[in-house]
Amino acid sequence: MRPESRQAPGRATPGGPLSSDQILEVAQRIVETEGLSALTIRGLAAKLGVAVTAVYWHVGDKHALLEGLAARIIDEMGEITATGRGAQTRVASIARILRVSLLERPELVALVHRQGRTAALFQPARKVLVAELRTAGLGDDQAALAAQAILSLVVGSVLIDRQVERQPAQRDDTDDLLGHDAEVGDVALTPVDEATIFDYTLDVLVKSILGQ
Amino acid sequence: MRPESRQAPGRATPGGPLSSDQILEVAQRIVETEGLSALTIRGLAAKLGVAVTAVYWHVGDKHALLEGLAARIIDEMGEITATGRGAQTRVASIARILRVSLLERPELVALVHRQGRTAALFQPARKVLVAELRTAGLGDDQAALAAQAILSLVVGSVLIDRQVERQPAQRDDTDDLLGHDAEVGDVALTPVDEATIFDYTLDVLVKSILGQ
DNA sequence: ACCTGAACACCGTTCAAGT
DNA sequence: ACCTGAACACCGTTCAAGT
Repeated sequence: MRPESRQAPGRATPGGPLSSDQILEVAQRIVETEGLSALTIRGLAAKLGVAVTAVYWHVGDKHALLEGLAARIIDEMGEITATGRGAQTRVASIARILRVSLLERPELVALVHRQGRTAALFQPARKVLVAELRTAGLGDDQAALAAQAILSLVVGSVLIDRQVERQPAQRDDTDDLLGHDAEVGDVALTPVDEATIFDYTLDVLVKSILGQ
Repeated sequence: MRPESRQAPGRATPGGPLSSDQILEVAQRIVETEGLSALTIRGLAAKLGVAVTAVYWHVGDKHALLEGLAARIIDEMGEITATGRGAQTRVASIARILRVSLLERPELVALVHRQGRTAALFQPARKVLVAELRTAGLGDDQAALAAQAILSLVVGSVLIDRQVERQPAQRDDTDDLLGHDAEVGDVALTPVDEATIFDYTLDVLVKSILGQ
C-alpha cells in the first residue's frame, strides 16, 4: 500500500500534464462501458489517478463535463452518406443508416438527449437529407420540412426501440393490443417488430414526399 | 424551534397512518413543480413530516418509488377519445390529442420514459387508435402496424419539441440548414415549427394508411 | 499553470430499536 | 404494523494551499 510508484495507473500520456481531452475520453469510456449513472467525478478522477479537484480545474463542474461529453459525441458521430440509386432509395438509406448508428450507441444518445443537444446530433444527417431532397427537385422550404419529418420519425423509432430492449417482459396489464379477445396460448400478442414499423412508415413517408 | 406542534406540516390526512398513496402523491407534486432531479427520498420524507425510513417501509427504495410514480402517471393519463367525423379526421385527432397531452406534462413524461414504461403510457391511445383503424376497414395486422407507426411519430415529435424548448439558442456551429449560403441577417435560418412538421407528417401518414 | 488535501452539505440505504 | 435515530458509504463542490 506504499506509494512506491509515482506514475498514476490511468494516465494516458504519462509525460505532460493532464488535458481536458484525456479527461473527456476516459469519461466517455465510462459511460459506454458502465452506463451514464456510473459517471461520477470522483470515480473519474480515481480512474485518471488524480485528485478530484484536478478535474474541476480542467473541465469545470459536472454540468460542464456533460456538455463537453455531448459535444464530443456529436463530433464523433460525424457525416452520413447516402447509398444506392434513385431518390427514394437514397433518402431512405440516410434515415436507415442514422437509425442503426443511433441504436448502436444507446448510452451516448441518451446522454446527448439529456443534455438537450439532440438537434445538434442530427444536424449532419439533416444536411445530407436536405441536399438529397433538393436534388430530387424539392424547394427549400419543402426540403426542410420533409427532412425534419423524416428525422422525427427516426427519433421516435430509436427511442421506442430502446424501450423494448430495456423492458422485455412488460405484461402486467391484461389489455390486448388489438381490442378483441386474445387466445390463451397467444403469448406474443403480435408484438410488431420496431424495425418493420420503421421501414413501413419510412417508405410511406418518403414516397409521399417525393410525390410518387 | 421547540417541537410544540406534534402534527407534521405535510401530512395529507392527519388521522390515520401514512399510506404509499400519500407518499406517491407528494412525490409526483415535487416532480411536477421542481423537476425530477429535485425528488430525493430525504426531501420527500421532510415534506411529509416523517423520518426517511418511513418512506422505505411503505414504498421501498428509490427505484421502487420511481416505478410506483410511473405506474401512477400512466394510470392518470387515462383514456383518449377521438373527435370529429370521418376516418382521416378521427385517427389524426387521436394523435394530436395525445401529442398535446404529452407536451403538457414534460417532467412526468420524462420520468416514465426513464423508467422504460413509454410503451405502457401509450397503451390506451394505441387501443383507440387500433379500434378506429379497424372501423375504417383495416385488418388486424395492418391496424397494429399503422397504429404503431403513428405512435412512433408522436414520440419523435414530442421529444424533439421538448429539445427546442429547453435549448432555445443552439447556434454554435455555423452550418446552415439548407446547405447553401445563408444571408448574414438571416438569424432564424428557417426553423420549421415542430407542430407544423407534425401536422404535415401525420397527414401524409394517415392518408397513406387509409389508402386515399 | 497545475495539482493536492481537507472540509462541507448533501445523497441513498441499512440496522437496531422503539411503540 | 408502523415509525424513529443513528450510522455507513457515497456524492458534488469549494477553499486554502502547495509547486
